[in-house]
Amino acid sequence: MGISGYSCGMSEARTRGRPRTFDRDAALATAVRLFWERGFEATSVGELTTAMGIRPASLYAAFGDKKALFREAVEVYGRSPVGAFVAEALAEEETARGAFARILRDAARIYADPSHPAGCLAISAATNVTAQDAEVAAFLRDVRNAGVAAFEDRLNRAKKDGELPAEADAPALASYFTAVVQGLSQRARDGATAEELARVAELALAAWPGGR
Amino acid sequence: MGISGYSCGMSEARTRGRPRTFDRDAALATAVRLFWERGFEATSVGELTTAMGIRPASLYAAFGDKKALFREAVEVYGRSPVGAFVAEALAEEETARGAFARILRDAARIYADPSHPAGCLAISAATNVTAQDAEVAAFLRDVRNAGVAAFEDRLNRAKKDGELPAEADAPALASYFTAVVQGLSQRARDGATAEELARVAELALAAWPGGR
DNA sequence: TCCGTTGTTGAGTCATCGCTCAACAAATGA
DNA sequence: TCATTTGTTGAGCGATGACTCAACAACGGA
Repeated sequence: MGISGYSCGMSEARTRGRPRTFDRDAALATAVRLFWERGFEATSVGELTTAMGIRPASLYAAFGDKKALFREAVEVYGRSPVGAFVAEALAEEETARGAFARILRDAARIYADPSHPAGCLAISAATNVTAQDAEVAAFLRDVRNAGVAAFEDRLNRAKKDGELPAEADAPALASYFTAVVQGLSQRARDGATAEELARVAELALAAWPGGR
Repeated sequence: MGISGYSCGMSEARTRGRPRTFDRDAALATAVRLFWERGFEATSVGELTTAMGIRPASLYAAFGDKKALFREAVEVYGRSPVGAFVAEALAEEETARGAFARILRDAARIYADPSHPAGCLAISAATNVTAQDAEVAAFLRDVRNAGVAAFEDRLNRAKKDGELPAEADAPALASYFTAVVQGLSQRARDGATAEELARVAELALAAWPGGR
């Protein structure tokens, strides 16, 4: 897959000049994994180029700079199954309750899946940054807060549909489910198993208006 | 100086040689604030010495190295009201339910208090670190996981006391409340207000066995 | 065939990182 | 008074950070 028409399966405009000697998408996947594991600043360009098997100048020619590469990595992650499960649940589930139940259960399973780094890249990859990378942290913060807004929209729709009572506190519920999802990510990074997180998800669902 | 018996209030053994020209506790408080704000690696020794008003060699003479300073900062933070509220609630509240309700409400209020950095230092100060600082991340991870164990102990006591039914899932509840507290910290760092987090805390309490 | 374009290569830029050292300054004990 | 001890100072160490540049290599178009 690609961002908006890069060298992805469906290729791109014919290029002149020397063709790239490495797979741009594979390199991007490598970047996703490293940023996911260690975070933005703790992953050096040297580690990235070594893992990609290329030289620094090739990375800069292909991606711009480290921040641009990170932004692309976040977008790729967000379109991967692991990064898109929240949006998919919100879009596909008929009821809000079903959507949030699925989100929590998926988060428990996915965040602790040992086949990839624990937790969520968007939650944990830019929490500790220097002043010069504040924009990167702000970028991910905006992504997270957009998630809160999406939760709130879904909850308000549920109120309009009558699924939730009129007195339900949509902003608080949106913030609550966000906090739980972020907490699941942290717990996964701290070593919690999928089984443990699955039980946490069930407990968290008790906050749904009307109870368990 | 000493690692066990700092120059806190109750002073320390009489020193020979030239006396320190700066307040060690005040310097430590500065370190707490900077590490709390930016995290371990994103806070440079240069920033620390500038904020403390001292030269690097003075910092190293007084604290050892950057990691040792961080460990001391974490201990000081943990003894401050802001860092000790969890332990205090567990120790002082008669019922487990009262303890966890107080923990969540305190977390909501304290993590979003604008008079200091948002969230919890132990939760957010060493999430993105390079391989060479892995021990620092492990140190805070152990602190957090010790918190989970403390939660579980309190919940098991509640089961023995009959406050919780025998079939209550203490490990899952401990992990759940940990996740919520960590989520509150993250939400606070992302800009959530104390009012918003207070409503989140009330929602989270609905998971208590027996419901709301 | 030769040109223009693009990518790779290896060396190297400059800034900052954590940290240290020799010289000097200020205290105590003899 | 003077030796000892401890802290401060200013300069600077080696390593690593992100990033760049000139030279070379591989392609398409004319």
